[in-house]
Amino acid sequence: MKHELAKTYAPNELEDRIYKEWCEKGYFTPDTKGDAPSYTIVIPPPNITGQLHMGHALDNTLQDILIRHKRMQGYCTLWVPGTDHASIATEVKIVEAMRKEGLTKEDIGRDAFLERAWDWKAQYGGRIISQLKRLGSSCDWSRERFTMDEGCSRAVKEVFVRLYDEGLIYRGNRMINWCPCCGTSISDAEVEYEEQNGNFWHLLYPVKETGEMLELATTRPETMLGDTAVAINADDPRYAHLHGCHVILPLINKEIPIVCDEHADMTKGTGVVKITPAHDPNDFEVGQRHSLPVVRVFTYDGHMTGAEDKAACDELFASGRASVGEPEVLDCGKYAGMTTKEARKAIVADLEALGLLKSIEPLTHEVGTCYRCHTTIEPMVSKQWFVKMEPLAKPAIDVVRSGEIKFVPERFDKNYFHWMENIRDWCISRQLWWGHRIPAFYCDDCGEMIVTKDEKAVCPKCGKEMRQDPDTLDTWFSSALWPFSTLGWPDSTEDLKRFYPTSTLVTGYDIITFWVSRMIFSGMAWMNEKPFSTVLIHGLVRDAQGRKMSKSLGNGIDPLEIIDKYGADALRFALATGNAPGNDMRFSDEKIEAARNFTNKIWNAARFVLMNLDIDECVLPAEDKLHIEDKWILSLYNKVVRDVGANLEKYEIGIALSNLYDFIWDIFCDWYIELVKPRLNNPGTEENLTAQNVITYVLEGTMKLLHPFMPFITEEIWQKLPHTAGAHPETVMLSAYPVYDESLDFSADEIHMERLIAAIKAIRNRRAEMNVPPSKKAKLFIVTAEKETFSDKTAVFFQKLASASEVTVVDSYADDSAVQLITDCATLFIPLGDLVDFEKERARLNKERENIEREIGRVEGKLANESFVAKAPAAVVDGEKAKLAKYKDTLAGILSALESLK
RNA sequence: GGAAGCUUAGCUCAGCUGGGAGAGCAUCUGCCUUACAAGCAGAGGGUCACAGGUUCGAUCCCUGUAGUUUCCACCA
Repeated sequence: MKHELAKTYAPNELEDRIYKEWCEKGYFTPDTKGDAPSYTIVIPPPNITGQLHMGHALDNTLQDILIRHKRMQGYCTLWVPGTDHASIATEVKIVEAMRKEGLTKEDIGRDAFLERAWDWKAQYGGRIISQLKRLGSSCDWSRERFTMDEGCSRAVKEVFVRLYDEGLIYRGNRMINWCPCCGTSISDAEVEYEEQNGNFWHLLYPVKETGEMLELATTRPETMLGDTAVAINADDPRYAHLHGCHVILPLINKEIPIVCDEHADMTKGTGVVKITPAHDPNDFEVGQRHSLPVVRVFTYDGHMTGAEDKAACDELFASGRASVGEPEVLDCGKYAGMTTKEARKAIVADLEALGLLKSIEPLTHEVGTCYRCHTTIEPMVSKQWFVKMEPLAKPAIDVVRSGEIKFVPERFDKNYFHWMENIRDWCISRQLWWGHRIPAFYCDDCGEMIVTKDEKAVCPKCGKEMRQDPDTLDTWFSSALWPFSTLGWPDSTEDLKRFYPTSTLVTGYDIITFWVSRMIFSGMAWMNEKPFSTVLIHGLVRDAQGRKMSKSLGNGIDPLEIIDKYGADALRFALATGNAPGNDMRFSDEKIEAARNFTNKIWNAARFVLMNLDIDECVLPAEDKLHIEDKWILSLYNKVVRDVGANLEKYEIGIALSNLYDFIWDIFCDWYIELVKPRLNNPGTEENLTAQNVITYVLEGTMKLLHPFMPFITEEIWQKLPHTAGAHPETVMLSAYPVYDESLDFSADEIHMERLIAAIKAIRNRRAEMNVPPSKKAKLFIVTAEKETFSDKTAVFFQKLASASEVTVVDSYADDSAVQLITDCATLFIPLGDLVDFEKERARLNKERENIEREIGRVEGKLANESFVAKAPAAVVDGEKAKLAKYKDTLAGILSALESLK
């Protein structure tokens, strides 16, 4: 049966049709009945607010390649999809949308806000999922999860309660990063440092006891009202006389102590540091060491505190409900209500007026900003929930150190170790509404607190209904549980038993600390087992100029537009090829066009093959029926099978794909198809049947090999091809991935074919140099010892591919007017009559002689080097010897050609 | 301040455990050869950043230097 395909590849309708069929047939859902080993990937859940960008496209292309490969290898393969509630990102968006309606969170209240959030999720949560489908992702959609669905929420509560019971979660007043814009605390990992221009303000604080002026520098003069000490180094001789003295804090004339602390570095500035425990992480620690009061001067929305704030604080202390470390609040008087920026200006001006501003020194420094909104972070002492990290970090370090979990490429483990080994406690509470609410309850009567998985709680002491903590958990708290919460934990489900630990995690290096490390310690803590074996790290997709794609730059390329225009396979190819694991890549029009051209090339190769087929089933002919070009292509195909497989095992996806690209384009299309055209154009013969079977065998196998990378086009072509005799599945997706087959190793025959190709290339090359048009055919005489290679059977190759009119193998040839070509194992004579310029011909041959003599000299020199012969591996020495013999042969040919031109 | 990556053709990048460097695009030449002009056939183009070292032999391993990118870090 003959098939007709369209002349150019049109991916759009084809992709939708095929994807739909895959879904309907349930191919993405693993068959858990058998006892095949499992291979599992959990998707890095995209944010529900998100739209597919190139980073997702790359990440999911890689995952799909791995999962499809393993599925074809017969593994019980599961790719778990899902989305992340992304608490802060989503909440910010909803608040923004509400602002357009003139509403605030407080206006509508928590319940109404959450309703809106769920509506938002319903409206947009599916968007990114459908976009992932366009890419061809073979996720098991029947197992799709959401970080805030019932199961994941149960897992979160379970972990929180267990951690609390084990004393690994605590609540306390500690220094946290506060984003005044988002109105919430954020973790250390969520702070991004940006270089900013600022100043050192050199201030003078008068010493009470001596009346001298103590000079100190600060980058944040607005915090000075919250100073509760000044620190000097105990060993600093300049200030030895000030031990035990005090300074008078200017502007508010408050007496504060001079303390000795290691934090004061004698080598820096004047060696004097002002201490503001409420608003600086270092100062907080100094304050702890010296039991200094903690005085807060900023409100949580970025203003200076005033009388009301102080009153509220005083009331709290009076009630006896203040917790350990609760900061005091200062009434900043004339500065109260100013923004911190305004206060800085006012305070500096006032100090200057008092003569207490010694100088201003410009400097650039790294300022912490919020990773979501890039507002400058305000370090604040605040009462938050924390996870004690040290006990959790240890097993997580060990499991990577021992090699049980491997990073690919390996170098990223340094990143991981550095972070894990210097880890600090994790602030997990967020002053947000969209997220997992902290399962802690407080009794407003007696101050009792309990932590429970229950929805409601009654005070165990006084029986009153308790109030749940209003805060929610860091988004990453639930993401950390993703590898097992998605499989049903805390229940002991079949999925959990079958698919945990998962196999490979694929993600970008930008997310190792946020997510990968937290999944690892969570897995170790709750499953007593690593969450995955391998972490495949990829880089960022940048624009053509190498810039990060970003909304503000407007340089993002929409993967969906690319799919519309070029097809998903082309996009996948462009993303997966030509880059090594962990490296950033640039995305450009040229790249996607090259990818599109490749899809078209495949399409047309298949079109050509199908046009020439009348077999219904493919049976590989016996060896004695195979022609030299058949053995050659089968042997090279077999090598590609081996190489692609090996590279996939090593996660060298780019190399595996380029193996396939080279084979398909340069070997299969440019040579094999051309070589078998004569046989395919001669139907009804045995050699035609052989050619049909071989070309089908190779193309079918190649489509299987390529399927994980380019699933749509390979499925379409594979469906239309005759298949190998015997039972075969209804989709290439479930066909067996080709494996190396020793019976297809025709290495010896390969060499002969290579010689023919070399001869054809030599002729083309010469003709092109001489500007002989392909339409002008010429006779070809071949002198060779390889009579079997250069035979009647292969003469047709020279006619078709080297513009030969007739081909004659002769023992010797003498014609002064012929062009002579010396190739491996043969000398070719082409009588081109007047077209030959003998002067040029001599010059060319002389140049060739020089080249070959230089090569001979080099190899001879090498072989004359005793230490080379003695120390180099025998194979290398033999190789050089063989080269030398071949060169000498060629040189002899050139010399005799020159002789005949005289 | 610490760490890591990168530096290879005009551009973007590959190059597996050391044995005379490859691709795509671009450039030049010739072809509508009945699968493909999104194509075919040819050509040009590289002191593999620089300097040392190890080795019979280095783009590859080691050290240093320069440029560049990124991550991490409490610099008042």
